[in-house]
Amino acid sequence: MCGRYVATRGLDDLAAEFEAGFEAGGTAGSAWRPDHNIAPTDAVPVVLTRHRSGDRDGPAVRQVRVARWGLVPSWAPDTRRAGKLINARAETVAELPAFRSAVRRRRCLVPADGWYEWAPRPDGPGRQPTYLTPLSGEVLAFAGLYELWGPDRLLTSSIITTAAAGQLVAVHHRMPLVLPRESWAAWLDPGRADATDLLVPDLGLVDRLELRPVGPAVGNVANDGPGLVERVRTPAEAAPTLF
DNA sequence: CCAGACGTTGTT
DNA sequence: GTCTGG
DNA sequence: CCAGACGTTGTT
DNA sequence: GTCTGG
Repeated sequence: MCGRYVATRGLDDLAAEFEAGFEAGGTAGSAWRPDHNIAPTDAVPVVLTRHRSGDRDGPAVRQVRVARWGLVPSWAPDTRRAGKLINARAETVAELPAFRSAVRRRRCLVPADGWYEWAPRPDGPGRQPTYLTPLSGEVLAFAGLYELWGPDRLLTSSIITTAAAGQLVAVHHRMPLVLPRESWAAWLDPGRADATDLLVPDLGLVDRLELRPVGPAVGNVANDGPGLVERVRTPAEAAPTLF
């Protein structure tokens, strides 16, 4: 699944990477810093197609904005449960009340360097924190949804998940849905009401991910920094060979 | 017609 | 917002 | 997702 | 065990 991830590219780099603009300053383009330990309710960069804030009748343009991770439906009475809707299952997203309008009209991309899973250890207790990231170092784009809530138009987002595929089955039975570059434009096209056909995992992309064991520090959301994604030896690797 | 509900995912 | 229940 | 908290009563 | 906070 996807409950913790990494994004270190600056908003300007993301704008270039995704051929988007971004609104420096103001509510839509609030400051954002690289984060090696993004947790639910944190600020996250997203890419969406929308008229610029304050230009409601202007053309829809592709933009990088900073959202809060954890979708708040427009009809929610408050934002207290904001940390709950961090993921939406691809299998049900079109039907569920919390997501169905967003998947029709408010799709976004969620840029990431990679994400974490806590993988079962076949030969030991506990779980192994694992960082998943493209071998190429290319940016990932998770399929996402967004909502605008309340008079201040609070921007919140969610990441779509699907059944784990390929080598990722060893780590977890769910995974974020990573969209290949050729699908970005279609996913962001607000004129397209049904984009569910794009919610198919790209197996080549999945197999070009590195599964890197990392230390336990990532578990605590107070920790951050590049040290979190440094490779460690797993207990199995560190143990003397038995028999 | 109005009132009221409706949040999801993943885990063991 | 949209659907369900009454 | 993980880490860490989670005290009750009576009162306004 | 379950909920909250990050």
